[in-house]
Amino acid sequence: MTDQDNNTINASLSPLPDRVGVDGLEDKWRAEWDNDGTYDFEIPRDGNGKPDRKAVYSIDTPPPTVSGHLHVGHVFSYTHTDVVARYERMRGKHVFYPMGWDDNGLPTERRVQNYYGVRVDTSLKYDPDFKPPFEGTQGKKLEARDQVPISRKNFVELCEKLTAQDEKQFEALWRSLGMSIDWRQTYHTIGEHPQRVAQKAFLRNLARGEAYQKDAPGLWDVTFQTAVAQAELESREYDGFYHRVAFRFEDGTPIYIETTRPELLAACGALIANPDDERYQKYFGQYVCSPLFKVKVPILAHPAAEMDKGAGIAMCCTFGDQTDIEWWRDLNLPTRPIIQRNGRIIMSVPDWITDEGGKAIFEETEGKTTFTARKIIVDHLRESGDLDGEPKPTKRMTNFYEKGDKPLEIVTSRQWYLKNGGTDMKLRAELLERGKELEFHPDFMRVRYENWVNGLNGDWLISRQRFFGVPFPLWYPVKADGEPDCDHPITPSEDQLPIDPTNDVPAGYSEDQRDVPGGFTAEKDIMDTWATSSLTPQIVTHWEEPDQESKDLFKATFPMDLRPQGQDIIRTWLFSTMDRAHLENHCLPWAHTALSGWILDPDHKKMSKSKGNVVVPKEPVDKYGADAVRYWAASAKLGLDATYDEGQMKIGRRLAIKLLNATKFALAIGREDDNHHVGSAATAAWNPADVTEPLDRAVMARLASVIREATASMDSYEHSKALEIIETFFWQFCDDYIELVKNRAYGTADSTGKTPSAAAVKSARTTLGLGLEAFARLFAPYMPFATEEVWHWMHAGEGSVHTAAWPKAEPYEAAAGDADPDMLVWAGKALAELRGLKSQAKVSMKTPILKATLNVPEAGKKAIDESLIDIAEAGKVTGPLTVAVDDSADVADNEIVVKVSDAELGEPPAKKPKKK
RNA sequence: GGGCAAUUAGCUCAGUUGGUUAGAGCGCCACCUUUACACGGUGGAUGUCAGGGGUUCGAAUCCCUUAUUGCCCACCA
Repeated sequence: MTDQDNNTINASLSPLPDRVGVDGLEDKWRAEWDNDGTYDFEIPRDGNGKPDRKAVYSIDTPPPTVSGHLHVGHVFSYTHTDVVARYERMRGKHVFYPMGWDDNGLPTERRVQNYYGVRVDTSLKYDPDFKPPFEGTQGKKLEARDQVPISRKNFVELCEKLTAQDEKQFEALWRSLGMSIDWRQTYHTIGEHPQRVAQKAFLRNLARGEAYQKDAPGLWDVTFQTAVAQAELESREYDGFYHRVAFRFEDGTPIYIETTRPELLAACGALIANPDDERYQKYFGQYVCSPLFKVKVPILAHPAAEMDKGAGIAMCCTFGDQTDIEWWRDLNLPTRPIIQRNGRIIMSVPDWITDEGGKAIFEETEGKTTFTARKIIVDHLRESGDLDGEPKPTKRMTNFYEKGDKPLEIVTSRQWYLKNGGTDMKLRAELLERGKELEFHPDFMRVRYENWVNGLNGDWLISRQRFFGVPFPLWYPVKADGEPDCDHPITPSEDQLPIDPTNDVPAGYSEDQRDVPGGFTAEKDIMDTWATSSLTPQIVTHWEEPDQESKDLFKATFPMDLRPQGQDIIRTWLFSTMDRAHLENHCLPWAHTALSGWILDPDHKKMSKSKGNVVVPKEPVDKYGADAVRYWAASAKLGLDATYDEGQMKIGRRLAIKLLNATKFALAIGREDDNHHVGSAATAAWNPADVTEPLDRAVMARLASVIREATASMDSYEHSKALEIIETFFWQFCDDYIELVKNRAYGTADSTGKTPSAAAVKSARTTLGLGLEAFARLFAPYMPFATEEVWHWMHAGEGSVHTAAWPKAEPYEAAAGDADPDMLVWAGKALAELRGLKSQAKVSMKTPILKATLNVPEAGKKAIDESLIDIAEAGKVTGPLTVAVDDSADVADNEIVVKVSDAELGEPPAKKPKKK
């Protein structure tokens, strides 16, 4: 293994190919890495054999939704993470970089249902011999009622079977991109271990009073028939109509309200106006009758009523919106629900409607959707004369479940909640404090976290009335009257986890006591998927697993170093993970979070499946190579959106090819000298002490400063900046330095017949070798394949560049001594001037220059003088090349300018006949 | 309505704590087969730094303001 601290770099050279290329490198090196376990994580131990946390860099990788679709957005953000992982590994860290698959939740549930024609029925027991009715989507889609009901455990088994195929696709992509993941460390969010962690953490929350049940109105999706959490809401524009409807005093005097939901008229409990509203002050405390149903309701005052909205007086129903809940609670209004959990009107006339006509109208709406009921009610209102004018169209923002397509209703139900600072202000303050401790990259993303925490209006609703997911590990005693005793849940012991209460039996009970008075009944709800995902740090680090290896792993990796993730899930994944770690571990789950931007298509539209503008990642990888695609991704800053740009990939591809060619050149020169031709193994020693020529020492000085700057950028998670710094110098190294020293490195006589000294030759070759060796390391996090290829040309049999050390500036600095780092720039400028002469004369670069004078400001005199022989050789100057100080005042002091004068071009060389 | 970003060459983007003539690559134009590279090389042209105002000796950079784009949050009578 190369030791960077020992100044001399010893290289074991291997045969060079005649022609180099980037195609095929991916397969070659991926196979090597797999064989060698290059990215395998081992727990580092200190002198006493204890896990050494400081020697580890641990990453809480986002588990992609496996039933989702691959697109270049995945490539983008995962590349950012991989660059960090590779950098930290080269810095000597043991990088813990596991991979997870998210197969918990609705997308997978639906996919499994359709693929196998099954659905979960929690009343069924596990059948170990179950075979699904069919496999694959070629069969026609079964209606929900035709799907075969199976137990939850059977469903989870099918899910794991199906998602295994999806995972292969993802894994193949990650591998083709060179992700340095330890593939031995993988998890499924629905797998046994994550279930155990989710249930254990919940039981701890329950024991500490952080998890609690509440029977209360809450947002409800009628399609999926489940409660949903604040974090899963999405505001969408929704078409509606304002209906101006008359309530009437006993004498028939109308008072008009405006509503977009006339179908809730029967659920009205009061009319509400603002206490300061002079129009309505005189009516407060009086009663009016609702139209059609003739229900007597009071007119009340509440500050939440807004004077300039609608008519300024609102109909309060059970429940139209969140404000209705507030009024209902504050004013102690009657509870008059008329909407069922499936979104349809209840099936019998409620007892608060006593008017015969009203009963008849209500019966017409029974079992109808809100949409149909609205039409019926509006028709009746029009008929009765209680509708003033025609409904006026309006657009409004309405809350939807992010995966649903019908507006949410408000339904009263018993649900489980987890404290998240939505009700407990002390906890909120603590979580805000955690947000300040966490390092956000980029930093401005922190405000999104703060906005979210400050805007919470309730605790986290974690129960879902679905069937597929991690079950709550709870049962309830069944009382003598057959009702469950929800206030006294029965819990399993931690060593029994994971359990499925619909399949397992609590201690002290037997299966025949299930669902009978005096027995027990299972909690049938499942946990929100985020209740599991919020524990990914605890899952991957084997929190509270009993075996010693797991205990050591936890000590070595938790709290973690990095959470990479999308900016869109700050409110869900990032926040909930912080909440869980704060409650359970009393710390941040990780020290840093890196937020990637979106991928925009070339028209600057966000790429998304629904827009149909998604690029499948395989195409660019096949076309330009993995290093090139990674180059594109890595050149974007964290947190900023990036445009999908194949042009950028072409540049990346060119860069990789350039690295191969330049390295081949540097290695080939030395070898010819030592009679080591292609095909033979050789060694070389690049000793910085051999760098003696001023120009070469200047290159060492530049290299040292590039390493310093790149390292500083990497340490502050600015990988794109580091790349730019490295890349800029690399091109300067190739275009100017290599051209300048080519002849000297060959050791051939110059145009005057003088042969460079052995020391000068050695200096050039050593500089080329040291430079390209350093570039291989510096580019390794970005272009793992091309760098690995060149690395093995110079370090055959010495392991991977990816486990080699990230370069340090000191050895190069020592080689540079007091060299002027700008000398390369001065010499490069001079060379460019000479080349410019030929370019303008439209002659070949081989054309000799018979004589020329270089005019430079005083500041550049020394630099040009000291590199004059190299400049003359590179410019093919065969006659006198003189240097003159140009003190004309039109050049700024700090500007590097070289002008050529008195130049005379020779005859261009005869064109060689084209070789076949 | 509150907030966060972005706006620099035809395109994609850099541009540190304000500093004198604003950069790179792509593309474009011209030229060159040169023993690492034609998957190449050399040279060249290209800007009202979104608009307006201010601070300053000096502003792409700081302040105010307007506009456009994207996103987050709030908004359901």
